[in-house]
Amino acid sequence: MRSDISECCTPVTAELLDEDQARSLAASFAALADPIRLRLLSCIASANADEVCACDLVEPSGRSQSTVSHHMKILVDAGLVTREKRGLWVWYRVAPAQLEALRAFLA
Amino acid sequence: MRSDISECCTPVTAELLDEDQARSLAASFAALADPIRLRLLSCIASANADEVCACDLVEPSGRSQSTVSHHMKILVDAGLVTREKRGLWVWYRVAPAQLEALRAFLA
DNA sequence: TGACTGCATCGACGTTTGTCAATGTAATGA
DNA sequence: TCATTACATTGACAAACGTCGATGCAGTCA
Repeated sequence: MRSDISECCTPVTAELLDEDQARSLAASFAALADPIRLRLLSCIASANADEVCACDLVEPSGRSQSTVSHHMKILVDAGLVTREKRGLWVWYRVAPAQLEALRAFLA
Repeated sequence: MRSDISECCTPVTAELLDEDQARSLAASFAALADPIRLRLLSCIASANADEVCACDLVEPSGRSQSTVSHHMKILVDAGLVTREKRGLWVWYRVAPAQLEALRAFLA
């Protein structure tokens, strides 16, 4: 850190983001840090129904069933998507609250 | 994929995010997927001046100078922050346009 | 010119991530 | 009960990432 303030910058009085908040936000952003997951999310978000069956996510994503399942778990764990099992099938919906929380941070 | 539509879901007519768009967005989100980078960004964003000297980012982040430099490069490369060298010092500012682009995707 | 300073780059390392095939596990229906 | 189906979990592997100390490189000043 500089020793002579007049030569460099005024002191930073800004608060650093709290460490726990930073960890939590970073985890959510990490869930969005993969192209496949973004495509899966956008697919659910823009479906004409407001939910999408897991079986319809595999083929268009171009990944194996186990890989898609893995990515969906990451999205669900991050709170960006909700999961509901009905019979043999699993249905996903976007979770607007968490998306809004991320939007708020970027503002 | 199910064979009997009536038993599962209506066909997904939604568009998948374009592959290049997905890659580009994912790269930006990846820059936000680390707690240290979020704290660095928030420090710059909330400074009372609208720019922050690199020398003032090292100590509060709790990381080595080389690590902070590495993270700042990632933020700059992602277009989230701009870098300006004046004399011996480097000054960073947030780049609102890219933040807004990410907000738009989350809407 | 030469010493010093602020930041970037390099090299090495342990950890995390994305991927798939194979296998496990509920739910269904004959 | 048993076979089948839809999805999750496991195990393995290569690639990417975060970290630091050491070093390089401009810019400053005497």
